[in-house]
Amino acid sequence: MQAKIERSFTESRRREQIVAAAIETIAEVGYQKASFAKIAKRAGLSSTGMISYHFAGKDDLVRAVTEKIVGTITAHMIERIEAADGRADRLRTYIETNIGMVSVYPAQMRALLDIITAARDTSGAIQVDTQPITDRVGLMTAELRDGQRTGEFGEFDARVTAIAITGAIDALVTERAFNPADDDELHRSAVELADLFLRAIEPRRTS
Amino acid sequence: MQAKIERSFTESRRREQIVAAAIETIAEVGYQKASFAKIAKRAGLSSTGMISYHFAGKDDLVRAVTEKIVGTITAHMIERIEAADGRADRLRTYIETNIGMVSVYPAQMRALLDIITAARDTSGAIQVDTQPITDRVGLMTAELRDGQRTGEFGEFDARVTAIAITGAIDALVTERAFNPADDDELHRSAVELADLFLRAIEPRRTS
Amino acid sequence: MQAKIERSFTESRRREQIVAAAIETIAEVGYQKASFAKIAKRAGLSSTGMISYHFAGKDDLVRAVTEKIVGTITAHMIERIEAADGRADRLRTYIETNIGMVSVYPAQMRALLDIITAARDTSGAIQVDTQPITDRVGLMTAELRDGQRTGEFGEFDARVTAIAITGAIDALVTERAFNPADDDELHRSAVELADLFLRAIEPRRTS
Amino acid sequence: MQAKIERSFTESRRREQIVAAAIETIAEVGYQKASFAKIAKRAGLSSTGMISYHFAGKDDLVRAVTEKIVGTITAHMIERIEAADGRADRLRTYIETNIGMVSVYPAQMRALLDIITAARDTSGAIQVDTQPITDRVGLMTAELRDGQRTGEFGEFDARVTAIAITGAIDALVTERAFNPADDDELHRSAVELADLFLRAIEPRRTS
DNA sequence: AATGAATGAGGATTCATTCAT
DNA sequence: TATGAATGAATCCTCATTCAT
Repeated sequence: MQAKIERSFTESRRREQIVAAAIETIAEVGYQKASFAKIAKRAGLSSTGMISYHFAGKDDLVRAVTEKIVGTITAHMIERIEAADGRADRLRTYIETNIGMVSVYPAQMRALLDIITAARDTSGAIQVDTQPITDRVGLMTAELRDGQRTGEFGEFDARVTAIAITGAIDALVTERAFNPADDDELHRSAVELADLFLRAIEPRRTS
Repeated sequence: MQAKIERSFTESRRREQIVAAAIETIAEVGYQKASFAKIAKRAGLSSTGMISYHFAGKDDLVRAVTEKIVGTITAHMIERIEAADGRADRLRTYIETNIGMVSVYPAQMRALLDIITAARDTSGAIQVDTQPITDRVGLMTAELRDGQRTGEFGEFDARVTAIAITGAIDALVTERAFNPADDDELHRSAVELADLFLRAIEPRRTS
Repeated sequence: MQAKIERSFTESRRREQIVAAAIETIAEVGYQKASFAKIAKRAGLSSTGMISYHFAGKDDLVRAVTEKIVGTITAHMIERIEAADGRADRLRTYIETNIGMVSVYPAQMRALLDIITAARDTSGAIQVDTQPITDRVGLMTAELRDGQRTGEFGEFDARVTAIAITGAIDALVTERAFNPADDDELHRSAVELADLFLRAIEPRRTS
Repeated sequence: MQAKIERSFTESRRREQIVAAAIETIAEVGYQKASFAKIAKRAGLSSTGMISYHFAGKDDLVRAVTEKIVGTITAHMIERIEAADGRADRLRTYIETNIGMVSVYPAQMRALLDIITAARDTSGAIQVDTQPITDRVGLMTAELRDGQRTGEFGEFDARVTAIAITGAIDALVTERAFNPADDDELHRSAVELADLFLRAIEPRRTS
């Protein structure tokens, strides 16, 4: 009985199963080519009708997929970042952890990157709830400004820097997601990237 | 008859016309939605058959489009970069000029960004001749290593840094391509970005 | 247990509830668009399965809907017509009351009109038990002939006239059902229509 | 060559062929059931894609069908009506000719009646360019008022009468379209209907 | 070189119906 | 009785490509 009650509260298993199949499909063939037919086949469904039954449309499915991935990754990242001490360490942890996600959730990261860049609706506008994406830049901008206020960071344009950092992370992740390297090599690159930006934003002594 | 011979050597005017129409169409509606029908209409062609006649397929057309854009932009950038003095100035010029392209060739840049991220072939693999794109990273890596050798740059992982720089440029360009800002504001952002990276890679004094 | 027995004789409450929801749905979105899904939602049912459980199919549901509406309207009309004195008055009452139904039962009338015109079965033949509809013509034909026999009406083709009267009523009702007018205006039109036909069928003096 | 030039001016043969197939299909199975697949099959097309190629959508096709039918019928009716003398005769000719159309163009009439009553777009609004339909009532209203002004007709509500006449015509046509009678019988009914309305609207002598 | 009609596969979506629970 | 998940056919539509002319 509990299972039945739970179904009322949580998403149905089919929904989760479809979302999981969609993630794998997008990771493999890309957003464009991830048709309902392919997703249904991977989910073990006999027809695409079932997907339409559970989701209002492709947009709705992609939204669910994005939420699922962002949720998974965010949860994973937050606890690590919270453990960091000071702005600089927080930023380093953010960069390294974010890049590290490609080791832990390769399919999710590949799918997410594809959705971010490729998923637009009929009007050409980005379709995905860009909240988690744009927020990334917004939150990092705020973070950087905080660091500037406390003197932990130097003088620079916080917004441009935030765009640069997230762009650089994505570029590195994209490269490694499609041309996988071993985890050690990936980690070294992540450390290098964090070093790079920390050097760029550290406070400068005027001689 | 000379005309006929010329056509064997150069691309026909029709091809160029179709490529130009494809660029505009991709810039406007995105790669996904840029169908032969829409491109043909914009090119003033009465049927899509003409496109198939001139190009082996959509992949072939997109390759031609990419080559055209990369060629145009590269030519524009090279002469400016050549004029720069010293590694640091070259890098600054590269960054600022690349970002400036969005002011000079907005449609081309929008189309190129869309193709890079969205264009995959039937198998889901990235379809575009990534040569010009990956080369960008390769060339910049070499450039950075040269600077390290001459002592103009400090110690850092050249490849990771090259990825970071190009990724940051693309992120900034993407943001501005779809949310246009005025040219002055764009230029200020470009200068900030160049400053950021130059600080990050300048030689350090060991105390 | 009595309840159970009663259910065998009368229609179950569920059935009535579904029929009511179907009427409202058809009135609102039309027969074509009135899917089981929409009807179920309006009936507060969680799935369309319930409808299939209670009705043999869509045709069966529509038949029940038609019977319900025709029953409701007929009951309402009969007592008024019975109260009329003489053939002419009966006809006038019939016309005015029938048109007046659109004020009293707007949803039912809209639904009925839609079903009459739009509901065909798989073979394309009109699906609805046309009995109540064709009967309308048949009954009116008989009524007119009676009036001719008694000399209350003149000479005319009773069947053609019956078709004309019912067709005119339906046309007026349709127009007002979809472009609602106030009740007074509707009543004036009904009186005009009755006047029109009574003039047409009154006995003529041969000069 | 002339044929080729003509194709630029006139509608292509395929279009006409598709419209003709659509008319037959609608006449046979009704608007609802007249899917692109059935129309394509009847038109001898191997896929529904060709229909979409020639028409912007189902609405567009139905509009073309309606125009075609209305055009055909109107042309046929106009010359007869123009030949009539006086308002009363014009009205009689209109009624008789309109009903007579069901003998001359049975499929077209059946299709047209079905479209008028059944074809609604997604919002439930009548989809067809109602111009020819509503105009019918409008034009007849004007015609009747003219007759009242000249004294050829008596006192009555012109609009209600126009609705009644068109409604009666449609009812008779519908009945005969789906339950065909021989042409003579149909003609007698048409004459009866005209008689009926002419009696109803003739000028009355106040005693 | 160019046209434009035709193709056929594939796209998402809706629907009535069935069935195990 | 009632649920709700599953089915599979059918809907319109878009697309790249082909082919005769």
